[in-house]
Amino acid sequence: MEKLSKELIGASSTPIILSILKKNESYGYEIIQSIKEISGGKIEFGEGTLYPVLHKLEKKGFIESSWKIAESGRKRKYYNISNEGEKELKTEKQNWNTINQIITKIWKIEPNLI
Amino acid sequence: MEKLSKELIGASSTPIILSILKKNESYGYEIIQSIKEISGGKIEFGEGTLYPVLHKLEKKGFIESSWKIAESGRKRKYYNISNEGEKELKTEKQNWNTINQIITKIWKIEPNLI
DNA sequence: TTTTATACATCGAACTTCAATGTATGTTTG
DNA sequence: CAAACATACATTGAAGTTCGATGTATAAAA
Repeated sequence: MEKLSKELIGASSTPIILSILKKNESYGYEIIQSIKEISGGKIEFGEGTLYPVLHKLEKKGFIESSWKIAESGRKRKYYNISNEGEKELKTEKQNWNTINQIITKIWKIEPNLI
Repeated sequence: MEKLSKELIGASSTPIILSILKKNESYGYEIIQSIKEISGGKIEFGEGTLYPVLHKLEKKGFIESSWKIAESGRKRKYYNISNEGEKELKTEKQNWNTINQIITKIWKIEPNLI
């Protein structure tokens, strides 16, 4: 199974991260593991990809961070979704469904059996 | 209805364009109209967005171009999908379906009624 | 004690979107 | 017939994005 394209990663990263944080607060390293696990290894975010996205989402006010000390004694930056973030997630879900319907429609016009 | 995000446009532009060209050969200006029409006005490519994508796809060998004179007497650059392009379209469809399943799965874990 | 896993961060190259701008020509309208 | 509009291609530059590479630090395991 080859890697998913950069474009697809870009389109899905925000809704995926916000969805994960809507369920539970989490931190960067764990989010990477979660995505890998949920996707059955098909989506793998590098740290250089995820952290800038988290910083962007925080700057936009969709998530909020706080440093905590884990039981292990290790420092972690936990992220929570904000009210703004929940609104954004709804919008992104709608947009995803919209585009999914459109391209599915296009593929129906000219069927291409996969 | 607000505009779809840049990321979603980026993720869908190649499969949409290749799908249109798989059905019929076409040219830049007409592709813009087609996408607008098929999407019910929800996706609007500007010329500054579409032309670079067409040039990129041609450079990669997924589409081929030829100048023709239309009945109107106007010059048009027609694009056709290549065999490589058809292969690429299949791959992109599979990738789209994969990511769609993954994010749908994530949304099912934490349902959010739209 | 060395390696591995965890955990954060930034840098820079390569690429992308897209509004703005430029050129050119056929068609319609006042 | 002149002006406006629609068609048709193209490039530029700003702003943003992905992501491999690299850097720092610490806990756990070998």
